[in-house]
Parts: sequence; C-alpha cells; structure tokens
Amino acid sequence: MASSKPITTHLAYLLAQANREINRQLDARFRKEGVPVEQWRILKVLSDGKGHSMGELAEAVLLNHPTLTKMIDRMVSDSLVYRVQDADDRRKVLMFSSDRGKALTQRLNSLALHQEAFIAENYGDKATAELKRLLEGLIEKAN
Amino acid sequence: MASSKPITTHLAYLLAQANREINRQLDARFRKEGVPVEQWRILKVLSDGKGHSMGELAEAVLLNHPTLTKMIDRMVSDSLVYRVQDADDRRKVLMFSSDRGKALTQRLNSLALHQEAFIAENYGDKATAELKRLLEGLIEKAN
DNA sequence: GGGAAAATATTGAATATTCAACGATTCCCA
DNA sequence: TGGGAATCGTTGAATATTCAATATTTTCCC
Repeated sequence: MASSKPITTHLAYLLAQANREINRQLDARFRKEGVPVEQWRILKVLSDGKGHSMGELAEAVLLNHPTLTKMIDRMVSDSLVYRVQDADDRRKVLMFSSDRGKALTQRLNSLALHQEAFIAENYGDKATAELKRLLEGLIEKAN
Repeated sequence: MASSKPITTHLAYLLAQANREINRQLDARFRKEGVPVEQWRILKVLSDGKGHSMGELAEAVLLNHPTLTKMIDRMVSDSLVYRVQDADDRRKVLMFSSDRGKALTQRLNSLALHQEAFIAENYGDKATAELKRLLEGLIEKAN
C-alpha cells in the first residue's frame, strides 16, 4: 500500500505529457506568426464563415468563457476577428474572421499540416491513425 | 485550399481535448482534498523518499521552473513538503514529502486509482492499455 | 401578459503562470 | 589554480487565467 504504481503509468499523466510535447512543438512552428495555438483553433473554427457564438466557440476551442472573451479582445485588437450582435438572440455575440484573419488561418493551417505530416512520418501512419481513433473513443465515452 | 480539414481531426486537438476531460474528472475527484492535480504529481514523485531536486521535479511533473517554485512555496506553507539544501551540490535544493504530505499522497493515490478503474471499465481494458502503449510510443518519439 | 428563472457574454478582483534577469555555486580547461 | 562559462533555483514584473458577480436578453409557465 505504501508504494503505488509510478505516475508515468497513469493515463492522465501520459495524456498530459503527450499533449504538452505535441503542443509545444506546434507552438514552436507558430512562433513565426506570433500566434498561440488557441488562436489558431479559434480562427480555424471561424473559417467556415458562419458566425459562431462565444459559447459555441468556447466549447469548440477548449477554453472557458472569460478566458475566451479576453483572448477575443486581443484578436479584435489585432484585426483578426470581429464581433456582430446576433439579431435573432441579442444575448449572443457572433464571431467572424476578418480577411486578415483568414489569410493568417491559411498560413497556420499549412504549418499545422506540416506538423501532422512530420508526426505521421516519425511515429508511423498506422500508429497515428490508431491513436487518433482511440482518443476519439475516449473523448466520446468521457462526455 | 480554402477549407482545410476540421480541427477535430488533428492529433494535437484530440490530445488537448482528451487531456482536458480526463484532467477535469481527476480534479473533480481531488476537489474533496482541495489539491490540484499538479500537487498530486509532485507528492507522488516525492513518495520514494529519496529527495528530488527542483529541476528533476519540474521535468517529472511537467511544470516549468518558476511555476514549480511557487507551487512548492504553497505546499511548504501547507506543510506538505520541505526543502533541504543538497550538501553535495549546494546550488541544488532537495525536496521531501512530510508525514502530512505522505498521508495525503495515499488518499490521492486511492482517488486516482478509482478514476483509472472507472476509465478502464467504461472505455474497456483493452482499449485503455492500447491507448497507453501508443501514447508512450508517441512521447518517446517526440523527445 | 407578466414576472421569475435561465441563458449569454462580459467585467473586475484574486490568483497563477511566464519571461527575463539575477545570485549563488560548480564545472571546465588553459 | 584562476577565471570564464554553465547550471541551479529563485525573484519581480508583466501577462494570462479563473472565480464570482453583473448586466442584458430570452424563455417558461401560471
């Protein structure tokens, strides 16, 4: 009872470690554009041009509301996105990507795809696909 | 080129999402003890009683140095751990768990094991083991 | 239809994290 | 052996995140 299994065998730890490492590498690629990974997620979600509410966005980009609000403030300052009050439900704010935001999105997408390709190459196509499949399953069960 | 693949298909995103969810659940279990997951990791690493330097610890618990220093400050205030200057290399500080810390560690270990059991049950033993294996592989390649 | 309850986003204060710089110690090697 | 470079941990300032409270709008339902 005194000694439990090492921390490196816990799923929670392995997920944290893998996430940290992959995120760090992606961040390094984005350094050139001076954009944190979260902003890429935001831009990517907005790239359908449809207008997403803050609530939707927060959910999609894995940020809680106040954090998102403040990040969006910064992105508005940088003219990457803009707010439009929803006419149908005036509690809501719909977010859109600006032209500048869209151009940046494409550059970031390209950097992200390079990372994915790099991983697939080093780690193996098969393993990568299988890992994704298992993660999707876990996420689904966990909700 | 205009529309890239959805964000939910990126490995980096799936990892972030899974990590967030699992971590959140673990945090909920730890709520009772009022301890964040990072402190459990620290306590767990220190539970070998050997005395770990701040650098070692930071690496092991996935925190960077200044963050760890400040978290340790809090844990020292809470009498969970204590610092000892390393006699062999006086630049180093060796961290130890107090008796109070050790008792807490056991309670946290138990909560963490319950979570692991819960996951294994809901998600499947086979899938969980396979997921861990793949994550370990990814982490190894990524370093 | 009117008013309580719920949903949505933001704000401000408290807290936590990060970055860059520092002080102390040890290492290296000329 | 002396002294510059590297390592280790901490600190302070700047930045970011979170929690609780708020304002606004909509929904519900009697």
